[in-house]
Amino acid sequence: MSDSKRKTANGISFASVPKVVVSRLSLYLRELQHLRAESKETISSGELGSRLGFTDAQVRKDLAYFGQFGYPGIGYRTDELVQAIRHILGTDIEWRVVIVGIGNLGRALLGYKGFSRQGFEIVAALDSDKEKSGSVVEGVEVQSIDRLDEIVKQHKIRLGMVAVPAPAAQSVADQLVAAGIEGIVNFAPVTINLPDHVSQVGVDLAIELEQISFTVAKRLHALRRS
Amino acid sequence: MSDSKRKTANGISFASVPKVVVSRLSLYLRELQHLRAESKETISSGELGSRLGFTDAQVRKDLAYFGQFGYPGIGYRTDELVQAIRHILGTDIEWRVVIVGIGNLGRALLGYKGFSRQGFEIVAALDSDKEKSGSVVEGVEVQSIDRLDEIVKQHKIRLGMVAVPAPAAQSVADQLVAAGIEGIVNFAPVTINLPDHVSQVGVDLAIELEQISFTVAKRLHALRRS
DNA sequence: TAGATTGTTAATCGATTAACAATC
DNA sequence: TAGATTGTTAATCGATTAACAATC
Repeated sequence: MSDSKRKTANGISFASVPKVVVSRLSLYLRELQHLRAESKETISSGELGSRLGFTDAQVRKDLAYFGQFGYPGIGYRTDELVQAIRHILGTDIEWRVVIVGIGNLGRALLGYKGFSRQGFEIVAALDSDKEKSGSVVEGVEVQSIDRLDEIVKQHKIRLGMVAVPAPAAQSVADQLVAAGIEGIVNFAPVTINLPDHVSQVGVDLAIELEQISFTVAKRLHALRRS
Repeated sequence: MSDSKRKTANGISFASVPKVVVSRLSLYLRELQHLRAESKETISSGELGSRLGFTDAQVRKDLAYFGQFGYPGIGYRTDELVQAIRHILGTDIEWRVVIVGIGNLGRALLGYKGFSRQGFEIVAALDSDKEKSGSVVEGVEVQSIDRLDEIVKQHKIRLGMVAVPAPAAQSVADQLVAAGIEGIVNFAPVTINLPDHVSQVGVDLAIELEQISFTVAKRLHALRRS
């Protein structure tokens, strides 16, 4: 077994992990945190998987991308696996985040408790509307987007969330990139183009509903045919 | 070619379509709607794909699950393809939606303009906190969750969005199912179990940030090694 | 017509599942 | 020890890409 695959906090191999594996990792982490809250000390791949609708083999295979975390005959120690996955996801350190666009959604994001729980701290709230500057939302002062560069540097912010209207999203994203932001979660319902060295995830609320409506409509079609 | 594969508004075959295809369909639709707004009348699979980071073959293959929509030598007529995909996704009809949980996020969802643009109408807003009953948020009256059953039947609501704290999510989901809801978008950071005949999509805002932090952290690790 | 582009088949690539020796 | 469960390999399954005849 190569050293880079040993079970350690460091030395984790990150080579070419499928995106879908990383998204499951987040689900494992969430479930493990619930388990830990219930004082469950160990869990098997089978039990963890079945709670999330995955097979035991899938759980073990996913974790195997990053090392050895389990104990044959026992399973995984909840606490250890939480720490390990947090390290893999990078959330064992604090990430500072800037939000751009303090409308309905931006305000909800500012107030969302789940971020700090996972190691994300929203340290700046920006909007192009200067009327909003100076107001305080959820303990964070809203400032003009003109100060983006300065603020990103001052607070050493690496991540940004974009919650502006679709027509403004690309321009805001460009400004974030220019300021040195390394990853963006885009809530605007439009595709944005970023250089390769900046990661992005898109969240489109209407699309989430569409995925459901497809499945429900499909069921109705099937019924009609039968 | 079988009749069920002919290019028609009806007669679309829905057999065993991968989930990832349906999610790309939503992206195609969104892009096509932008193109239509720019009065672009036709588009090729290559052009549509490259705007979204997909290959031409992928676009054509995805659409081929549902029928023939293009014109050899020409491409796809924007307007026709918008209509076709809306029909496939089921958003050519209006869906009524209930939101449960009128906190920060629930309020933002109530105010989100993108839903009605895609054919979703939020007709009811429920909360367990009776203090909130009677208040009007974004033109919708907040009511007690006790009235869920009655309201779902009265408005013929098929879809629900859950924006309650994690500990309440499963119970709320159960109540939605009991009331006859057929699909749920779950914003609570917890896995909920539903019967097979009810579809669900989970949206966890912290997980979206985790996916970004993984990629950024990975890049940092790689740099350190080189 | 010549050029462009589709729909579809076959080849390739990648992810999931099954199986089992090793281990607690 | 016997039973449980891991990590990992090989087999299977499914999705993406390449290629091209058909068509406008």
